[in-house]
Amino acid sequence: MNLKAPTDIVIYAIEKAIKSYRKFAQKNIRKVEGNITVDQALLLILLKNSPELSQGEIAKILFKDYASITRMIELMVKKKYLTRNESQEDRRRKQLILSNAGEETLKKLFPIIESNRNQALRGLSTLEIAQLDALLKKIINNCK
Amino acid sequence: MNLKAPTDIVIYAIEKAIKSYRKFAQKNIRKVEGNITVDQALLLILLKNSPELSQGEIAKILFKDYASITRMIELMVKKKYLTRNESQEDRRRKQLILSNAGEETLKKLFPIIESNRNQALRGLSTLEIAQLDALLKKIINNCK
DNA sequence: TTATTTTAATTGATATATCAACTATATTTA
DNA sequence: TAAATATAGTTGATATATCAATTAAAATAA
Repeated sequence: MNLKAPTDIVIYAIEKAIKSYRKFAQKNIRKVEGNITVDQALLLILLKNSPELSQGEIAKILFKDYASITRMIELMVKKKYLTRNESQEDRRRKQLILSNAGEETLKKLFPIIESNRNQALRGLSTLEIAQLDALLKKIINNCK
Repeated sequence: MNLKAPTDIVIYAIEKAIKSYRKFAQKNIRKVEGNITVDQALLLILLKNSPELSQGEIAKILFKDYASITRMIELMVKKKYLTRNESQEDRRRKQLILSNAGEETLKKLFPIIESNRNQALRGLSTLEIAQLDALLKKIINNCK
């Protein structure tokens, strides 16, 4: 019966790092846009960069399942960040389009998100970031 | 408008690593104990190691808030892993006690959890794990 | 000792996570 | 082409996350 306490393993540090970052990011986002979550902001960025993404593709990228994405997008449509229409080519798909409000929000959020990322990585060299990335990718691979 | 896509930053890799690990761990846990989550298993381990933990302390360790812990523990009491009594010394506190079923479950889970952790870190040297931990702690500190 | 403030936990409301079942359309196969 | 299968998304049920408000007890201050 000598299993390490959860807090003693590096996996715990991984979890703590991402939760700390998300709290920090959410706090800063709230200062400029009261009612949007980190994931909703990420979704806006994704759509800006790749307007043709399907809900399923978004789900994979954000590590969520279809059901969560459906409801998240419903809310974002209700909050006027997006519109959702049937796709012409494939009527199973929905086309998501950033509204003007969505674009405006994104403009406000850009500097915040950039600053969040920079602050989170403050003091880490390019090499260290690359090492971190490589180690994490090993873990990701091990968990397949 | 040159914000990096969410997938291009190391923070994304952190998130992916922990989510991958959790899915992997959950899948393996389900093989021996159908109806328990990773967090519930962590809570059993915590209580085994430190029987006097309060709900608030557990919440901090597991990165959850009081409300989540209250409901999580309610469920675990209902599922007979735990009992919950008023504490004698401080009647605001609840004393959580592992039931026999909780202990048995823990015994079944020990080897799985250990193997999950080992597999996740397979191929990483002790030094690399220490480096990973140090880098993550920097990020955690930056996000305060 | 009474009043004030803290602390521990619960409850309510709303959003998200997860799993299963389901609908509608598209694609593949026989 | 008809039938079978796969894909995209929705819905329902239940658990968890988050925030705010609340209760009860304990600790502190007046």
